[in-house]
Amino acid sequence: MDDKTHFHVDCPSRLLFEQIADKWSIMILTVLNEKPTRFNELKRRLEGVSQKSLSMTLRRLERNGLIQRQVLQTAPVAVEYSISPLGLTLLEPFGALYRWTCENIQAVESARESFDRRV
Amino acid sequence: MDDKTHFHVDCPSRLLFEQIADKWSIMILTVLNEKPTRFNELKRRLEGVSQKSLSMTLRRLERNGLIQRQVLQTAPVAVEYSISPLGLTLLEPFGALYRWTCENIQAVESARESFDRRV
DNA sequence: CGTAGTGGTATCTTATTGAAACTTGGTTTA
DNA sequence: TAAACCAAGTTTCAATAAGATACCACTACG
Repeated sequence: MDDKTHFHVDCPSRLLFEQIADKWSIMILTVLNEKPTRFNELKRRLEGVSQKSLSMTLRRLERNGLIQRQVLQTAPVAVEYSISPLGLTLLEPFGALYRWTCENIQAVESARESFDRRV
Repeated sequence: MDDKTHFHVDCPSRLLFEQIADKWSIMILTVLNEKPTRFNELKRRLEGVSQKSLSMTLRRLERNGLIQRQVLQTAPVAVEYSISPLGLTLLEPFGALYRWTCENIQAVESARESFDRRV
């Protein structure tokens, strides 16, 4: 019997990782933070993303209010995605995590090598 | 032709989300930050985790140098997991992300409701 | 007319996740 | 002394997600 931290199934961290913090989201938000960007330019900027993954991630980001989707009535039709005010606030914690990775990638990799040597 | 941010396949964010930032990791590190904890207590503290997921996540965290695994020669044998110095440094950016979620979970949910009404 | 670019969707295949059962080895219970 | 039990996992199998590929409708360009 203890009153220690207990992570329930409705814990925010579940929402976080199921809906928000995936690898494409962080990259998309970073690109959109520079300027509003269209579907195919996003695709070119995110090496290795499939159209399906990009399309699904964009829809999820839009649904969660982190980006906005706007159809421009040009010919041919263009679709422009931009970061929302809510999305902007997410960039800071994402940035902290991203910087952690850059700073510690070497430490992680050498830990991994020494683990693999031990096993 | 542009010199804008381009996310390559070996971008740190790939390592980050493939190896480090999953939902179980953040919860495990938070628990281990309180005190070293054994396998089954971890399992009890993380509602809904399967033994396999827990076991695999622990091994990955250990391999990446974020936690330490120690076998205690008691009877019966116990295995104690504890956070490493490197793991400690990760708690700060994880915490920032976690706090963002807590603070903005309402905004995300109402965005989602209004999206679902529109569609 | 053929080709390329726009923003996607549909389909099929391969990983990943998760639930549930099983394992190994010691331990208390009856 | 066997029955049952707990620790810390592993194995197996089914469901889900992710990814590659193909396709669609439309427009512009040469």
